[in-house]
Amino acid sequence: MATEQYKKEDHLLLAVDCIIFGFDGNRIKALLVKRNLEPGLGKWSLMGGFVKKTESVKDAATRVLNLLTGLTDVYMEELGSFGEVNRDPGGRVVSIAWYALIKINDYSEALMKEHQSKWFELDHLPVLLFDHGEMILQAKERLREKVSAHPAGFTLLPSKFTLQQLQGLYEAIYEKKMDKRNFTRRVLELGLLKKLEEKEKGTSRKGAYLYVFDKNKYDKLSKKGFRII
Amino acid sequence: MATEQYKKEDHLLLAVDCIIFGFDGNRIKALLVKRNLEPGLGKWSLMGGFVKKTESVKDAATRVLNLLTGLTDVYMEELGSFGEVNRDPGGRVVSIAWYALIKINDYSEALMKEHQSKWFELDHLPVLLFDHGEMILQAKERLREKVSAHPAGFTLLPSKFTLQQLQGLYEAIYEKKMDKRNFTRRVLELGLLKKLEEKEKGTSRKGAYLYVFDKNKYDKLSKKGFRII
DNA sequence: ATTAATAAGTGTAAAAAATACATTTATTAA
DNA sequence: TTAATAAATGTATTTTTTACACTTATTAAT
Repeated sequence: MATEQYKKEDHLLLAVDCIIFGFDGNRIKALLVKRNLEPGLGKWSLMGGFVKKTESVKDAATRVLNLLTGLTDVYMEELGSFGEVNRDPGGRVVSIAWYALIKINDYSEALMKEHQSKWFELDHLPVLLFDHGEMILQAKERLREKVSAHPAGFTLLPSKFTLQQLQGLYEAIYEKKMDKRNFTRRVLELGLLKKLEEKEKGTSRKGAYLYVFDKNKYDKLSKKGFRII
Repeated sequence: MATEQYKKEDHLLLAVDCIIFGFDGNRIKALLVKRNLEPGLGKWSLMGGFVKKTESVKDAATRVLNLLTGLTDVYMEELGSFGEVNRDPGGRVVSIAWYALIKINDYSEALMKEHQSKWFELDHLPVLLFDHGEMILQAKERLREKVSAHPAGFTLLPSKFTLQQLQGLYEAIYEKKMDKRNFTRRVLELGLLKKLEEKEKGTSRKGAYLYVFDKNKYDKLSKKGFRII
């Protein structure tokens, strides 16, 4: 099947690793699993897997994410390759890291038991397998860049959310407090949100209006580019 | 050598492809070569090669770039992976694309003859091998994002350059005319440039002062981040 | 020596965007 | 009816960005 000239070239293992981010209303968290094979059996690690010959790299990442979370249609982007020769003591494995943004409640307690997985705050990460710590650091940085100009962050929130939840998310990602009036004005002026009649009554007597993200308006806006933060 | 569990996994070919950008004083160009193996023998393509077991992915990209240009210490960054199953009819090859920024005069006529290579303007690209056209498009977009906040673009210019050459570079990357006064003010206010006594006399009787990029000042600035354009 | 030609170099006013900041409002539990 | 609590809202100030045109230095031609 392969061209003659290709046969003499080195073949190696290609893996994907998924940095899965969630938002608990207060902090950004990453979902980690206890590794179930050697080397590094039992260590906390990112969810990963090998790319098969019959699937694209993206499909492999999607498959690995689905295997852990059961989720499909998840926001996911490539972070980049990690290709040091000795990064994996088990063999020559190049890994392509992907980051995914999921709604934290979509990942149930049951799944956490089943996979020996756990959400960790980004500044309380355990010792991690191989170069997975570096992957998470880079993904965190990439997430910041991403949400500054793209509405990716919305996928970390429930589909209906209050303005204060949205602000809380940006504050968590940028690790700094923002001014409520300025934030509200800016985000509403973008015209990406649709205000609902409905109110969220969990956190106050008055209740805060719920909003949804309006993908239509985003698609129009995104052509000429814009800045969220 | 490899762990037992890894052995049953699919092994595949991993390649690197280099998008090499240059600036001729007027337009951004990409350096392409005539492919010297099947499949696609004789087609215009990016310079590429397979990642060996004994080298990191980054080292492979560096090696491939050096093989074509003879250059070392070149500004190079990973663009991302291209991993569709059938992207290369010769076999299952995942490619990691890198973009490099070089001074166009560092690449001699002699090398162009030797490698059957040629500089192409980005809007006059020939038909390209596999997904290399898409790689170049993505790299062009990435270059824009990059130079808006990082001084990477300077590596496309000679080490001494005039303000109008620098402006010309940004105009080429963004494909739009900019105001000379505003551009000059902004770029000088950043404090990244050192003005020399020397003048460039090629393009005017008066002559334009030459500047050099001051890496020291950049390193200080880069911690808190800044915006060039 | 004077003039003509050419690109280099420079400043200011207006508009837009970002920031700093505090009070009123709606609701419910006591 | 009152107290408590978070939600909602506007304005003045500062900073940044944009728009815009004339003077200067130099040399080649006369």
